[in-house]
Amino acid sequence: MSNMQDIADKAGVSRATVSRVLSDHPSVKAATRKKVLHWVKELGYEPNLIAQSLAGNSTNIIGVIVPEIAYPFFSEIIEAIESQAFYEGYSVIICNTNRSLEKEKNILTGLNKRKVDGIIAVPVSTEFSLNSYRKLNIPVTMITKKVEGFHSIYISHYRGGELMAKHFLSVGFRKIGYIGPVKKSTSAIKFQGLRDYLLANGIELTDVIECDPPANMNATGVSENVKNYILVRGIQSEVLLANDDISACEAISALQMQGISVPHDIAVAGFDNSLLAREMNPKLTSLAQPLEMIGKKAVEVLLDQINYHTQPQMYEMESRVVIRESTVSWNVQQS
Amino acid sequence: MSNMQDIADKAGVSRATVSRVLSDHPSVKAATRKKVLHWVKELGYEPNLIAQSLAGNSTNIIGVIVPEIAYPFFSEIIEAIESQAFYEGYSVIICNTNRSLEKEKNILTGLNKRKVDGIIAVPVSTEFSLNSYRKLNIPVTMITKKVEGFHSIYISHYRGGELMAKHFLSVGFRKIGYIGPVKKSTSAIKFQGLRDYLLANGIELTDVIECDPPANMNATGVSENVKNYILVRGIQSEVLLANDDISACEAISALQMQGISVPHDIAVAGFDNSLLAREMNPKLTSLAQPLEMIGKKAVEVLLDQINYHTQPQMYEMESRVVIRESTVSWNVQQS
DNA sequence: ATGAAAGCGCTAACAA
DNA sequence: TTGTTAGCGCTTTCAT
Repeated sequence: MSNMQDIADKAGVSRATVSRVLSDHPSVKAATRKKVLHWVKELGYEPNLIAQSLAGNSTNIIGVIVPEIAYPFFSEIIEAIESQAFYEGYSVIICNTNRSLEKEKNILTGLNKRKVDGIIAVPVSTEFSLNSYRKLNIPVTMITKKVEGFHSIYISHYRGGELMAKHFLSVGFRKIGYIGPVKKSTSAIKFQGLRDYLLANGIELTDVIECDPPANMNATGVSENVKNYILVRGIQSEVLLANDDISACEAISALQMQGISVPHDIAVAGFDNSLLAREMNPKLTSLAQPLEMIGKKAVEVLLDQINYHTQPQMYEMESRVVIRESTVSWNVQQS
Repeated sequence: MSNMQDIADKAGVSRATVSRVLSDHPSVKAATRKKVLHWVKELGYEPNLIAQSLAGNSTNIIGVIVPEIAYPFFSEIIEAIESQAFYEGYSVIICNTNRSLEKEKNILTGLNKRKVDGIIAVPVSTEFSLNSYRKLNIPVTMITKKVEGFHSIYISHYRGGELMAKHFLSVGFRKIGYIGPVKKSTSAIKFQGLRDYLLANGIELTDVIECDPPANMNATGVSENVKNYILVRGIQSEVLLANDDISACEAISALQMQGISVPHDIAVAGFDNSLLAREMNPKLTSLAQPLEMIGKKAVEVLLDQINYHTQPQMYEMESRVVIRESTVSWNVQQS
C-alpha cells in the first residue's frame, strides 16, 4: 500500500504538495498537480483516513443509536440515514441500546473515544439518558422524540392521532376504540390526539384497551390484552386504532380468534405504515411517518450542527394516513 | 479532553508507562499502576481510538455490507452482528449496496481507506463482485451465500426446500405448488430441494408460478404473477411454497382477491420466518433461517480470520420449519 | 508555488 | 521496572 511519501518521491515534490493537490488547494501549479495526480493513479494511492482523522480533526463518521436495529420502523430510518450519510461522504456506525440505559452509556463513551463527528440518536429515555448525551460535547441530533435542548426531528403523534380520527369520521365510523399505551409513553400522545379530536366532534371513545408500549419486536402482550378485554367486556367499536402496526396485527389475530373478523365485523388501523401494514391481510390502514425524510433530515441537521454550530431546533414532520382495506372495505359494505 | 501526556505528567511517569498500564502490560510495579489509574480516573481520561489505530494497526471496526438494510431478513442479521461485535469490542460500519455493483465498489474502497479490520458481506453478485473483494486484501466473511474462496456462512436453501417438502407430506398434502424464481438465483435452489424431495416420493409439482427473485422490499411483482397464473391456468395445488415471506403475503393477497381463501381453500408457506410470518393473518408457516446465529457466527469467523489468518471455510447452518396456521389448519379441516 | 518542520495521540522497540 | 525515541500517515503553519 503506497503512502503520500511514495507519491511525493515519484513526483519529485514534497508531501505537503501532494496533500495540497489532493485537497484541491488552489495554489498549485497546473503542471505539478498533473504530475502528482499521474502518480496517484499510477500507484493506486488511497489516502489513509485514520491518519487524516488524527491530523485534521474530523473522522467523517457519525454514530447512530437506536433501541432496536431490526424493528422495521428503525431499520427504515437507518437505511435513510446511511443513504444520506454516504451521499455526504460520511460513514455510519450503528449501535443498539436494547433500551438499556447502561448499554447506552457504554455506547456513548465508545463513540466518544472513536471521535465520531456527531451522533443521531433515539435516546433510551428522555428523562435519564440526556445527561450522558450532554456530557459528550459533540453534536447530537435526536430523532423520533422531541427532546428539549437538542436538535430534534419527529412527527407529532398528537397530530397523527387527530388525522386518524378525522379519517375514521370521514369513513363514517362513530364508535371508535383505541389499543395501546394511555399514559407516559411518547406513543400515548396519539391517544390524546385521537380522543381530543373525537371529543371536539361530540364523540367519546367506545373502547380503550390499555397496553404497555411495545417493549420490543417480539412482545406479544397486545394479543393477550385484547383477548381478555373481549372476554370480559366485549367490544362495541366499529373501528380500533392500534398504537402501531404490530399491535394492529396482534389485535387482528386476537379478534379473529374470538370469531370477530376484520374488516368485516370491525375495522382496524395501525400506526407507522411499516412493511407489515403493506403486506398484512387485510392490508392495514396506517399512519405513515415519513421515515425516509426523518433519516435524511437528521443527517442534514447534524451536519449543519457540525459545520455551523447551529442552535438546537425542533423539526416536526408531517405524517399522513395511508388508507387500505382494513378500514375502508368496512365502509363499502355499509353503503 | 486530557491525553496520555497529561496523565503521565500528573503521575510523574512517562507516556510509555501509562500506555503499559492501560494495556495491562505485566511489567509495571503495582504502586505505579495504582498511581496512573488514579489519575486516569481523576482526569476522566479516555484513550483516543484514532491515535491508537494509527499507531497500533487495528481499528476495531468491521464493515458490514448488505443489499438493503431495512429488509427484515438483513436487519435481523445486522442486529445480531452488531450485538456480537459490540460484545467483542468492535464497532460496526454498515453499508447499503442497493444491489448496485458500482456502489459496492465505492463502499469497498471507502472501507479500505478507513482501514477496517475486516468485512462481513452479502455480495451483490457471486459472479461480478468477487474481484473487488479479493483486491482488498483484508479479511472478508460472506454471509447468506456460499462463495468459493471466501469464508461463507449460509443455510442450505436446498435443504430448506427439502424440509418444507417433508412438512407438506407429513401434513397430508399431495398437490404441491411453488412460487418464486426457478433458475439462476440463489433462492431458486430451494425450488430444486422441494422438487427433488417430492419426486423422490413420486410426486410432481402441481403448479409452478415463476417469479423473479425479489428485487427489493417494495417489489410487488409476485402478486401480479400469481393473479395472472390463476386467471390463465387456475390453481390445482393444495399448498403453495413461496420463495420468501413477502412473496407468500403477496400470493395470499392475490389468492384472496380471486376468491380463494387461505388457509381454508389453499395452504401457503413462506421462507425466512420474518416478522411478517409471525404477524401475518393467517400466521405463516415458514422456514426459519437462524439469523441470529448467522450474525454471531459471522463475527466469530471474521475475528478468527483477523487474528489467526484461518483459511476460507464453508459453514452451512441448519434451518427449520416453523409451523403455523397457514398450513396446518388446512389439515385440521380435512380430518 | 513549494518545501521544511512541527504536530495529532498513541504504540513499541530498544535502552537503561 | 521504566524512560527514550522513533514512528504511524497525514495536515498545516511558516518560510522561502
